Amino acid sequence: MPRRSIKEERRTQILDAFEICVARYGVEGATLERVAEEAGLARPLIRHNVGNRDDLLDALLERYLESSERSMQELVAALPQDKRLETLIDWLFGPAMVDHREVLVSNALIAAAAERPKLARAMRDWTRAFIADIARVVAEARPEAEQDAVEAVAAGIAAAYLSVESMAPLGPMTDLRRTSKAAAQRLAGTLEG
Amino acid sequence: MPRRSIKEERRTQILDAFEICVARYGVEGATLERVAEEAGLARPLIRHNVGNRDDLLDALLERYLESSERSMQELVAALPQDKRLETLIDWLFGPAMVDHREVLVSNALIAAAAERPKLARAMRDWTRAFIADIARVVAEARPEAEQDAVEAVAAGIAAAYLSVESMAPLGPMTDLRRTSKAAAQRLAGTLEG
DNA sequence: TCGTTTATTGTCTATCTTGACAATCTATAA
DNA sequence: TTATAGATTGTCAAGATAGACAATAAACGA
Repeated sequence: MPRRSIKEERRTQILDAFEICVARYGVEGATLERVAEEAGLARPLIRHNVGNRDDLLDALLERYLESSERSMQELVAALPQDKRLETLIDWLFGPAMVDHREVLVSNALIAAAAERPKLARAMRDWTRAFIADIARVVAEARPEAEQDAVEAVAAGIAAAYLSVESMAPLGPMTDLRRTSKAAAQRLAGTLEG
Repeated sequence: MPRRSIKEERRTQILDAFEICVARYGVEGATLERVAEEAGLARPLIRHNVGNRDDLLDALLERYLESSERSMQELVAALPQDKRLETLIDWLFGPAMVDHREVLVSNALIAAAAERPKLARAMRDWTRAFIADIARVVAEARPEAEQDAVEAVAAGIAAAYLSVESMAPLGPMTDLRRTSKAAAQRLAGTLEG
């Protein structure tokens, strides 16, 4: 008898819009009004399908953690057989690394974590996992390298990538992208021989 | 006849509070109410001494640009005669690098720059100036190094520093601080010989 | 067709935020 | 002392925001 539910579609539609707003305005600036407009839905539908503000943030966090882990795994899985580390750097600092939203979202979440212990824990884990993923590629590419060296190089590459992506609101900055990529390549080079 | 003006003191007091709120809540989350409470002043005094929201942001930006340029110059000026680059890295990644507020403010300003062209220009310049300051120290320490190499190393060190400081809301993260410092040292090492 | 379940819309209230202005208080110099 | 410029406080209106709920519309199965 019931009408078929489209709650799941609506939910992802709303979370997409919320994610865009968080990336653009920050967690505090992502008002329900803006989210509703971005989603092309009436505001009460947000409440109906997801819940209140806290529910939105919880849902976004959960979805973001899963999706960014998945996309990183896919990225690593798509790496070729040889020159894996070099290719990873090429991809990370490529001109069209996704649409820049991913890192903007993580930045907004990190910034908002100051007053939200749960968020802080989650983003701490997220950061460590991201670096660890890079470290794995580095370790495979340079099997003889020491553990500490691998970790330092991975952290450096991750920092360069995150830093460049954080600047997206400032516009292209292709020079910074180029020099940051060069820095990553230099770091990788320190593990050779 | 007039009563002596304390507008300047009040102004810095208010901008201090605004800066703290921007670091903690982001530009959108730094409401006048929070600023007033943080400053320990009545809200109308903000208007009386600085102006409306936009005036606040303009004033903060101007002050921030000047003060961060000055503090960077002082940092460089305070470097010892030898081991300048190594010391700079020690200081940048030291445990108590100021109070973490500086980079949080710049992050908030960068995030808010998406919809404010003037802000975007200013923060683009700020970023380039920061890297250039580091590049100068690097170039002095490694006079034989190529320009491109110097720029890459400087960008890498800057990225590592900014990245670590951005994580301040997540708590200490001393491991990340250590590995990031090691990455910076590695990068510096690529210019030797 | 009809009833049930869900989607969608409309509306209301409480609170927050901002901007603005009037009124009062206070220090300082004439 | 007194006039004056400025500091401080109080208050209000307009708009934005969030939360909640009732009412309506639409789909689906019996």
